[in-house]
Amino acid sequence: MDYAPILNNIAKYVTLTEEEEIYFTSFLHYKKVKRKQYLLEAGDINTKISFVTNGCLRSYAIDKNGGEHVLQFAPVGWWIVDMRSLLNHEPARLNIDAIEETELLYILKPDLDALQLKYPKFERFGRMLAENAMATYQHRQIDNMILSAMERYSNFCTLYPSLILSLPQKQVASYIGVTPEFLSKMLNTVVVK
Amino acid sequence: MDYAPILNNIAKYVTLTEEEEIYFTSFLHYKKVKRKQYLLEAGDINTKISFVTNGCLRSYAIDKNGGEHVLQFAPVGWWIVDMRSLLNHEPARLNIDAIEETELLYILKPDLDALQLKYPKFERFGRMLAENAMATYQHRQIDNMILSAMERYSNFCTLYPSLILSLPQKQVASYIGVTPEFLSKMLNTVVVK
DNA sequence: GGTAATTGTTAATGTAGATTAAGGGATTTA
DNA sequence: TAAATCCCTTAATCTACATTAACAATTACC
Repeated sequence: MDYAPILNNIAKYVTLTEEEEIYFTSFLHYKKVKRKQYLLEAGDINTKISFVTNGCLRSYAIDKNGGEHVLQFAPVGWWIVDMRSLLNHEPARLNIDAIEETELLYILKPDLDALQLKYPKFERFGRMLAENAMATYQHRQIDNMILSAMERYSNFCTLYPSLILSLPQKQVASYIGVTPEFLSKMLNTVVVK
Repeated sequence: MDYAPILNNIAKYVTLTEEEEIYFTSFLHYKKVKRKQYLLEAGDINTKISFVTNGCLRSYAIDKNGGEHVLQFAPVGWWIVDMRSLLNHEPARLNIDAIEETELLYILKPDLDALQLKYPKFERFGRMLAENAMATYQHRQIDNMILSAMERYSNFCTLYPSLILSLPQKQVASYIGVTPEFLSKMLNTVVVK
C-alpha cells in the first residue's frame, strides 16, 4: 500500500515522527469504489473520514423533488465527510458516491479519536484541517450570497481546474446551483460585439 | 472581569486545570462596542477571534450594489471570526458590527497559537470548535440548496430563538437570503381556509 | 422632546433562472 | 455491436423572488 499521498497531505500541516506515521497508517483502510457506487447514503451514519488517492468522489443532497445538489467534489488529495453525522452520530443528509472508479483511504472515527488522544500532533492536524474547511465553507456561503451564476462558474474553474475538463457539465451546474439547461445557455450565449 | 461565560463554553469540550485557566484568561482582552460600531471592516486583516458575553454581533458581506448579506449572528455565548482572513492574513470579505451595544472577549491569533503549542488541550478545543463550525456551514449550505425561503425561515427560528423576537425583520430576511419586502409578504400572506 | 432615521407593509412591474419538451450525439453496458 | 442510457443544446413558457416606490408606524438620538 502506498501511503505517500496521505502522509504528504498531513506533512503540509505537521511533521510526524516515524513512530507516529506507523501508528497512523496502521489505522488506515483501503477501498476501491466503482463509478456510481455509494460510499455513504443519506440516512446512514457517517463513521469514517475518507481521503481520495485516485479518481473522484462527490457529496450531494437530494431535494423533495428528487433533484441532486452537489456540495463538494473530492478529486485526488481531498478529504470528504458528512461532518455533522460523524460528530453527532446523526443520520447523514449527504450522499457520497464515485464519479469514476475511485481509490481511497479512510480512518474510522473511534480510531481517529484514539490517535488524537495519544498524539496531540493529530489534534493539531485535525484542527488545521477543520479550520481550513470552515474557512472554505464560510467563503462559499459568501460567494452564493453575493455572486452571479457566471461568477460562481468562474470560481469553480479556479477551484477545480482538473475537473472542469473531465466532469459532465450537469455536475458543474449542480455544484454552482443552476440547472444544466441554464448553464448551457449561459456558456453558449457569448457576448458578441 | 467575569470569565465564567467563556470558561463554561470551553468546559463543554475540555476540562481545564486552574493553571490552564489562568494562563488562558491572561490572554483575553475585553471590549465594548456600541450599536453599529465595527469590530472588523472588509479589507482589513482579521487578527482576533471574539466571544460575545453580552449583546449581539453580526457578520455580513456587501454585494456590488451595496446590499448587505448576513452570514452569521453572534448572540451571547457565540464565537465570531472571518476564518480565511485569520488563517491566511488576507483582507477580510466580512464586516463584523454590533446590532446593539455589545460586550465581548477576544484573543489575538499569535496568543492563541502560543497557547495551543503550550497546552494541547487548546488544540483539542480549537479542533472541536472548528469541526462544529464546519458541520454547521456544511448543513447551512445544504439548506440553501434544497429548502424554500419559508423553510429557511423556520430553521432560523429554531437556530436563533432568542433573536427572532428582538431582531428587525430585515436582518432576518438578509440572513435567510430574501428581501425584507418578500419576507413581509411571505409572513403576512397567511394560508386561509 | 422633538426631529431624523429606521422599520414594516402593500402593490406594480421586472428578471434571473426553472421547467418542460424534444432531438441528436456520444458513451456505457449487455 | 446494438440497445440503452446519458449528455448537451435550443426554445417556449413559467415562477419565485427582486426592484421600485410610496406611506404609516416606530424607534433612536441630538
